[in-house]
Amino acid sequence: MDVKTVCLGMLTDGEASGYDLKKHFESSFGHFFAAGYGSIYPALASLSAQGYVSCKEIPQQGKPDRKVYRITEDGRRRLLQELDHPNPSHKVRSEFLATMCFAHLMTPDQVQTVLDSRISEIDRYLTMFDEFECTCMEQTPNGMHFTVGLGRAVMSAMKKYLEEHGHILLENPQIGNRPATG
Amino acid sequence: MDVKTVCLGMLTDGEASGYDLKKHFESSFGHFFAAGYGSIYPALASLSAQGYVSCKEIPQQGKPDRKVYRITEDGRRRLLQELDHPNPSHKVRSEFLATMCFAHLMTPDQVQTVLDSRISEIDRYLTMFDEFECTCMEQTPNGMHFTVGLGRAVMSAMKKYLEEHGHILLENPQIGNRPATG
DNA sequence: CGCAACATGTAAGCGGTTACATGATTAC
DNA sequence: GTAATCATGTAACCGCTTACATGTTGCG
Repeated sequence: MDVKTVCLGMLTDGEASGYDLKKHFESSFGHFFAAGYGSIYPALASLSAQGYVSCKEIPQQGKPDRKVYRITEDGRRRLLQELDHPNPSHKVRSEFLATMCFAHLMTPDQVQTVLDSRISEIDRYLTMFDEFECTCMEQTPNGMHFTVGLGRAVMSAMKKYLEEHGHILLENPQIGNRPATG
Repeated sequence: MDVKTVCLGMLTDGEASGYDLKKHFESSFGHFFAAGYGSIYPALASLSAQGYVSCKEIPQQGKPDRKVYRITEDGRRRLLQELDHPNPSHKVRSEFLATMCFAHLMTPDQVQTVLDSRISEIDRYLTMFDEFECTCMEQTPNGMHFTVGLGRAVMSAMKKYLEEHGHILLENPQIGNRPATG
């Protein structure tokens, strides 16, 4: 599943422009599927060329024409096919954790800074999740509540772990800045 | 931070071959930083060309020469530089969650299958974490215990959430296979 | 006066994945 | 017999990121 498929899925909720979808990617999808304009616009162009979405151009003053996309019946069928995989992946790529593996080569200050900045990012996400639950509509699909809830559960667990166990990274003497002796 | 840097970091624990590092990537690093031979071997070649690691070739019968890499003082300095970033990223890319966002377009059977397979993958990781704590040595850096512990905390929270809230994805009637009516 | 929001796109580049290529040994 | 383990590598490909390009409206 790629950005194209996710765009197609988002369009089952109603028509939208690339700009609209980007906001969606930032808010509700941000914690598990990032995408920038550089992927979204080409994705929509490709979906359109394949007949999975139709496009309505709305003229505007001073801005480029707003292009509003709507999913077609073909697109709906295609999406259903894409959703029919029993083992969808869930991948993490964490420079943060990779860095923490080598905490014993860093100064306590460096480690503490990294830990603190991770916790603030988690807090930003947690705030976003609360805002989502406040502003979302009654017809918001269960799946969205589910993914936001899961995001909250996972982020809270991570924050708790960082607060309770972060200190083990600061306990032992650092060896990184001393010449090798063995 | 890329595969090259992580390889460099792994080599601070002692010399190793590309094949050895791959096993490391699969076990302790598997849950947050995946890498295959196609990234590891070119990474080691590049590190070697830049003088960050030295290489000792050990002849073998029937197999290619075993190439054992050791980090140099230059490499150690380089690693320390790479570790000196205050905001290392932590990115998730989840086809699983993307799929669950559209659970209302799928049949309950499809959703249940996806949920079950995710839980078994979590169980595989949890088993791996237990094995790590059993087999690891006394001199294993704190950072490794920390990342495995965090992995366990996060995976457990995810599993619990899936078990307690998965049902909300099965509650409402599916609409995906009916023609659009609005 | 400057910044954020609105609005769409292109193109180069990079890093990682996947498939291919080779082949002995050992355990089931 | 056949699968797994040991052992290294190349090359094509793919998709995403980043930087670039353009321009108005409205708010503080």
